[in-house]
Amino acid sequence: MYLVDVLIEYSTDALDRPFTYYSEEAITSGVRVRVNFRGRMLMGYVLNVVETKQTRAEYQNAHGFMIKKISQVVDQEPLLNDELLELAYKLADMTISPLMSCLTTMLPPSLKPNSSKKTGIIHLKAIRVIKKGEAKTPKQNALLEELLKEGTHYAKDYSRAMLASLEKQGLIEIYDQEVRRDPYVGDLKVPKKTITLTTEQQAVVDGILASNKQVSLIHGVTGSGKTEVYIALTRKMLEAHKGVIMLVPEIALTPMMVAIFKQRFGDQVAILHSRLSSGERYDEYRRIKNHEVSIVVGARSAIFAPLDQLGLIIMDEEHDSSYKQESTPRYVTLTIAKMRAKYHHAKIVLGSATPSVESYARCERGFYDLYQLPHRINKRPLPPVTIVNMEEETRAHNYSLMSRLMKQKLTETLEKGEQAIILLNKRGYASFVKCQDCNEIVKCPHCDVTLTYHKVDDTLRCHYCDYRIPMIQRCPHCGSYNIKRIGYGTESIEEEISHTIPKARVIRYDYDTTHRKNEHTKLLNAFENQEGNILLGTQMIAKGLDFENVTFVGVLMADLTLTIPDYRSSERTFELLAQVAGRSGRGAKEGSVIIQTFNPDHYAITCAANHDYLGFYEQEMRYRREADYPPYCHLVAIIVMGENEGETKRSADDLKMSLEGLRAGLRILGPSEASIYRMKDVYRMRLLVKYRQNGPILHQLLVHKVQEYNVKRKAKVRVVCDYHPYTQL
DNA sequence: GCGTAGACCGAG
DNA sequence: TCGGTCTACGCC
Repeated sequence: MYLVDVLIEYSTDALDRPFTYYSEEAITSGVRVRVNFRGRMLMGYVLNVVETKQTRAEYQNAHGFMIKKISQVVDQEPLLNDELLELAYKLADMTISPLMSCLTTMLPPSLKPNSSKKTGIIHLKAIRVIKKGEAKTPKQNALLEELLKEGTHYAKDYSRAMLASLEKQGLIEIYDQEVRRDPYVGDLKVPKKTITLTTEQQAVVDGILASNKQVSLIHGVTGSGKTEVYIALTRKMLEAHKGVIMLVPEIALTPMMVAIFKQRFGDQVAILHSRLSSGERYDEYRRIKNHEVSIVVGARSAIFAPLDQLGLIIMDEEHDSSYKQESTPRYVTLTIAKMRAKYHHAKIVLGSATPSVESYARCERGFYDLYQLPHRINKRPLPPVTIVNMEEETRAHNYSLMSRLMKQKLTETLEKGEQAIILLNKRGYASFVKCQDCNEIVKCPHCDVTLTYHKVDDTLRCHYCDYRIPMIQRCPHCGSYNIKRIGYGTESIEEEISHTIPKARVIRYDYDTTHRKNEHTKLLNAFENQEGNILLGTQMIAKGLDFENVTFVGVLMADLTLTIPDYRSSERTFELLAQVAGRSGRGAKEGSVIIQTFNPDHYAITCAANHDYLGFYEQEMRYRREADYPPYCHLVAIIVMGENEGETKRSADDLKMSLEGLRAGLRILGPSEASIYRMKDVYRMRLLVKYRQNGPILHQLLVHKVQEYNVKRKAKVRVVCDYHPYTQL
């Protein structure tokens, strides 16, 4: 008989341990199996197999529980090799998250051991009322009435026991509803060019190949030809029969890199990212595993690509926040890259026009090699940037969102038949609805946020739990009809531009207009084909776009990101402005940029306007040192969440006491209410811990606390740890 | 994550 | 006292 340790598909702390099953036949570890777990057929992942001479009865006697038989073996071969399995264990430990969540992140969706469902299709438990009868109790009747309302109702939103009772009475039916994702299509034509590297580029390539440092950072301005350096390095690796992982931030915005690599290396390239259909992704994964390709281009999770002769890992736009996964397991891609590079004796190359201050500081301290590419390939200077102080506009009685200069430049640009990009910096800012009489602002009943108005279907929506109601006509508080929409969205700016500038034909590019299938490619093509002359959008348009005819870029509300209470807000603002400024004048004609702000003297804005990375870096490092933030310390955020407000707060206080009890020289901020204190009816308290040494002691305590709260259920709260947090959640 | 035993609660 | 509802427990 074989004893088989199986990890169950549910990734939760309480089930983050193997359960032992038996099998008469030998089973390879690393394959998926089906097992009976409390009467349910679940998918599991085999962690370990041992042969034993004991009979089943003997084993059960010795251990005091029954063991069940493996019902079915799903795979022929192990899903992960030794390197990656080891990595999964380390990842789970590092991020204090269930091992199953790590396996899930590392594998393509169709191989995920956490889905007993069909591949690639997401299911949600939805509710259908099948009989309009009377339920047994008033509470049930109220629920039934609620369920009869327009729209799809999901089981997760209601009490489990109540639904079960209604189902038993035959009044409702709970079924699996398919949620299908949009497949990604977007073949970009890239001009075929034979490239000879400039001396600058060649020097970078030679330097990296000769160096014995694990990590090299290429600091190159936009248009300095970093991509060609990546390609040259990749070619070198192929010659040495080594594999390459080429990471890009968000694949939706960088199909260019994929296209270029495909064009240069053809069949040698596999692509891994979430917009591929699950079938395509599985095929790509298999091609990598079977050694059919040696290059993998993809987003964050492609760092786990099963190449087993890895020679080089490239992270383009290394400063980008999408390299941090903001769901369990909350990992930092560079950390994983370093682990894999160490195993394979591979090199890591980071590239950015605006490197993160952490990376740049590591270069200064000699931990990483630094290479500079200060010149654009086309020899064009970066476009001149004008800062407009919006306070002066207000003083001059211009209350419009656009300054006089902006309007004038925009008009001129369009007159010349050239195009413009307008960036509305509106992260965390949207239009909401307010009663003019009693000042009531309509809020979500489950979350601590205002509802956002959506013009498309005239609704008010919560961005966190997707609660939605039709747009109100009267104030729910005082009944007044004097309701007003507040705040600028891209829609209202579009209206203003169209009214004031007669030549304007605006293409709006934001979440509302692009989230549908292929919509962004369509809009960008329309802009490329001059069907519009202004591209108006949010952060989405700052990255990667390359239009020859764009000679003017305008930024509205540039300082809005500065007000976000996060130590990285200056860095984010600088990055955004520097990136978007680089969109102007990429073709033959000279470009210009206007940045509108209420903070014309802030260094994030002035440095971006002067294309002065170093100036920014130095000021930012001074601030980081004074305020004691990375790279001068490490951070871990601890979030305590629960439905009971008092208990949540008490648990957070207890946690702080335990941390102080360590006497490990930690600096603890909070607990304070998270920036969205209540979300989906759950309260969230947040602790921020700064530390320099004693990381291991701190980690040990956190592991222990997660065990105590999430597994032993010490209180009705859940604890989540986020090392190197990027968001305030 | 989820099925279930048993505690809890309010109407009769 | 009884059924609906909630909650803690433990799964191999």
